[in-house]
Amino acid sequence: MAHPIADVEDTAFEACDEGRALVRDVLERVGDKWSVVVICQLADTTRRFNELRRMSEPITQRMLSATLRGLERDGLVTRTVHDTKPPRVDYALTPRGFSLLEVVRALAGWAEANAAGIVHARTAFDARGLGASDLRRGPAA
Amino acid sequence: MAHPIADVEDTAFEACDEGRALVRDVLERVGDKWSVVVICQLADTTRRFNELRRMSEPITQRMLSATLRGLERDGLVTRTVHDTKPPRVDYALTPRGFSLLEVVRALAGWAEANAAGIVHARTAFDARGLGASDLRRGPAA
DNA sequence: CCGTATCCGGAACGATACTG
DNA sequence: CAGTATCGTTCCGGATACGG
Repeated sequence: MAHPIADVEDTAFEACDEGRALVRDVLERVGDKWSVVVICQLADTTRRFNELRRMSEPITQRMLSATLRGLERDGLVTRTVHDTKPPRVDYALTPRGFSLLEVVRALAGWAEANAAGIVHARTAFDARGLGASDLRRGPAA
Repeated sequence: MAHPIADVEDTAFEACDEGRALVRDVLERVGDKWSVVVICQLADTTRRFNELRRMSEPITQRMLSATLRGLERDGLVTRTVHDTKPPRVDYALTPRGFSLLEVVRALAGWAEANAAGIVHARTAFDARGLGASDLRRGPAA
């Protein structure tokens, strides 16, 4: 990760241009349907699989499994298997996971603060005539 | 977690449980492939359509159009049409758009800071035997 | 209890061609 | 220059059934 050449007036933001693929990578993690939910459930304490399953309803087994695996792969959660009578597996956030949680909290905070405004803007925009357009099939409904 | 009712112990984070649909909504905006890119390009100044197109390569016309429309719908960017000889349309961030930019910056900063660690964790995880699993098709390849 | 394998619908995205 | 319409593909995510 080396800077190509000095950027004189980067008052703004270099990460936007520089490691776009990199940032997109993280955004996809955060943008998928369940990662953030699971991370939040692990904010306080370590959890077991079906515990997470119940808390994250209506998540499916498949998606929880896949989500946890993705988080584990990125070093955001740890998976520990206890060899007890009925098998027991604990999931917990790693330090990196916690640091991501902080950022996600900021995002969630922004969402809460701006939810009303966004909803209002949407209804206003939708009310303002737009007959029909196949382009709605762009990003986010 | 023994309390049957009452959310007495919300020491942690209510937004995680409370407005999950709401937060997910914002996350989807942020998580789509181009919204963040476009927002970053508008960080400094107002931009025209093909200007954004070039800066955001390899975005397609269709996706840029759809992305901008989504952002406009949510009140994150404004669209101003100038009735000049060759038509000219300017896009710019709204105050709400700027506030989102701030949060996105934090996220991008986190991405930069943890990129190396994540890549390392991934290769390590992938190296650790996992023969084959269709579950990789979970969130985020 | 803790997962994995298989099937499948629909949404997101890209490529291309056309319009004002 | 600034879009829209149409088509095709890829891939996410839900339902279900099975295995350790």
